Amino acid sequence: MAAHEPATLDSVAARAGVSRQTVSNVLRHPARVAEGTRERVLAAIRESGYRASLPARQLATRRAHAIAVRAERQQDGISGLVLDAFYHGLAEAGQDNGLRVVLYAQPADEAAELEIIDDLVQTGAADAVVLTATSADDQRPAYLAGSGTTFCAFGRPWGHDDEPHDWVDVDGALGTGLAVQHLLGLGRRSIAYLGWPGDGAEPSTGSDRRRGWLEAIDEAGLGTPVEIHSLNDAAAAEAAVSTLLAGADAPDAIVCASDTLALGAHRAAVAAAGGGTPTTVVGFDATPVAAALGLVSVAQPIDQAAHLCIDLLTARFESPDRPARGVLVPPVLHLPA
Amino acid sequence: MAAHEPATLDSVAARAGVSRQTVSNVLRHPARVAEGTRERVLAAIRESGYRASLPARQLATRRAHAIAVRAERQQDGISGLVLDAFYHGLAEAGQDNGLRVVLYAQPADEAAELEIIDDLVQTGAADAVVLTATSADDQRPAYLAGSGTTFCAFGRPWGHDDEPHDWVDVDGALGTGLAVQHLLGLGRRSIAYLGWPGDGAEPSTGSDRRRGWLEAIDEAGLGTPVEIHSLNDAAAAEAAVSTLLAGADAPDAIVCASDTLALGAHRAAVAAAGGGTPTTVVGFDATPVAAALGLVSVAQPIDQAAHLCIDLLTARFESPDRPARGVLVPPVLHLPA
DNA sequence: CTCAAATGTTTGAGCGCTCAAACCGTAACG
DNA sequence: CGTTACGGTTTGAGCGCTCAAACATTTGAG
Repeated sequence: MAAHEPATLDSVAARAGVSRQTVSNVLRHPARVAEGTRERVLAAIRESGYRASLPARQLATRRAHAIAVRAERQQDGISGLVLDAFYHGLAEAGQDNGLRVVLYAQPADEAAELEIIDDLVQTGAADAVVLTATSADDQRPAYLAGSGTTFCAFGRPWGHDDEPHDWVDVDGALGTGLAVQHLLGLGRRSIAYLGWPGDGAEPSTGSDRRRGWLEAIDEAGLGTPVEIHSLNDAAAAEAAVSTLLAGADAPDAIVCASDTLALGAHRAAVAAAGGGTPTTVVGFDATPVAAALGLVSVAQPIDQAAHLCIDLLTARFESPDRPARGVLVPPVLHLPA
Repeated sequence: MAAHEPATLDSVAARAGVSRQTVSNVLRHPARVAEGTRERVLAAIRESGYRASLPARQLATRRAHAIAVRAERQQDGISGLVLDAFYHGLAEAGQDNGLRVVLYAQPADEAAELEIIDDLVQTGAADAVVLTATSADDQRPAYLAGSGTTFCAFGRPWGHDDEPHDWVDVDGALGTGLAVQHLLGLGRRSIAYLGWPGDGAEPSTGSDRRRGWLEAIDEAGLGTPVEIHSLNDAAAAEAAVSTLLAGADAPDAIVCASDTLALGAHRAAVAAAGGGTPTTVVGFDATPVAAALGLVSVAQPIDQAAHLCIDLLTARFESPDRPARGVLVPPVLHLPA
């Protein structure tokens, strides 16, 4: 049963009574081969348990048929993008497209990371990279674009519209908009926003989420809304929200830019309520923490985003010079079980 | 600056005025090359920006210099092994040992997974596999051992001591023991255990954690301890613990087999306390959820475990027939910030 | 002064595949 | 009936590396 000498293109060819190249054609360009021959070859392949050698193929085609993605260094934060799902999505979509996913460990700084990426690409270990957690002051996209490395970012090129590249991102504004809709449906009328510092200025993930909240409030014709800001830290958020809730213009609901902020806000709300019903808090990211606290949270369709990244990359492999494309995916509201 | 035709062994050799093989030796077996030659070659390598082609190397050595690991399908559970950290650890340790990490998507069932693994190994995409989340009724270790595939499991071969293999696991008994020590230090004297169904019988992760609790209790000379069981579900755990706390033998602390159980237990404790100080709950896994709730939890040293997996694999690559080895790593108690 | 053993370096072959070009029948056309 | 065209197939070369063996050169012993 076990073929000891692993089958090669040549051994299969001999068995089927054809040439090496014909076997290859059966696998890669079936149309080129006559029906009868094809079947004979397929039978030989099946009988011998032939598996094409990836390295040989890579060497001949000069393509790795693999993409690289960073394995995030342990971030002890409560929320933040949980990448497990993203990795699974990439691997799954990759499998469907003949791409393997290779992981590289996040190094200390961006320079070191760019070195690793170069290495991966130049040694032929990967054809392209998927960038995660991109931010406005990220050096990586510009560098990769400059060095001609194929890549797709999960995250928009905030404020870098000059040097465009392929990207996929979640529509944060839509997410906070959904949160507001939900709260309006619940009868809330004074819906505050808890965002990150610097939210209002430069384009960023934070400003995007804030905008969604603001637009939804405006659209509903509610008065001037309250907004506060805090570093992405539960304790800091708790303090900020405590102050807010103790004040005169205490809202009856708070939309947060992250689940970490939401956790702090929720704690403050519970404390302020003193046994009563706390102010409703909506989070962002739908992490297990939000679920554990019973909070509504905006969920990013990570799996879909991963599939789209692969789609963009395969499309680019086919036409390397096509214009850069960006895709925005809609989030959904996660209600606790 | 940019070398257009990527440098090869031959181009570097020509530049240094030596043969192809000498350049290869400088890289792989520096001792074989005379000092002067070596330096000349290294200079040529540096100047030309040479990077060894991985596929070519793989083809010639018949080694992929890569290991495969499963990308877990989205598990919506609150706790459970957070693999992000494991992936990072593997990638990091792999980089130090010249091993890349390739991801494969968890398929619908074990049979499909074994097929994927076979494929990865037979096509030369990976030399070995790291198995995660192994359980007692897992088919994978036996199959892989049978098919001669090199692998290392993160998880002990519970009840399968007959077919031994390399593994790394966290000492669960030690973990729950630490939890008990901690509670004793806090002055608790009636420390219950909330475990999974079937804890007591067959060897398993659950029975191991339970044993640690029990032994620590016995050692402290406390009376017959209370233990209850629940499926790994927060709602179910909450119900079970509510009943327990309402009864006559309500404990003053509860050690849980997971953070999911701990979440349920904590909810029940808060409810039962009615505003007072709730019964102390200790979790297992130190997930963000436990941190968010302010619970003490047993943390698995995931990063260390990943490094050990790589160590075991590299050792096995060197001596394929050495006896199987298992390593137990000690967890640590995580106190909330 | 000769021969064998180190030491350092090169040569030849081959890993298993794909590309491009060459080849070979047979059908279609003038 | 010769010529062109074309589907189907094979041949030759090469991708960039490592292995083993062959080859120089130096060195130390007899």
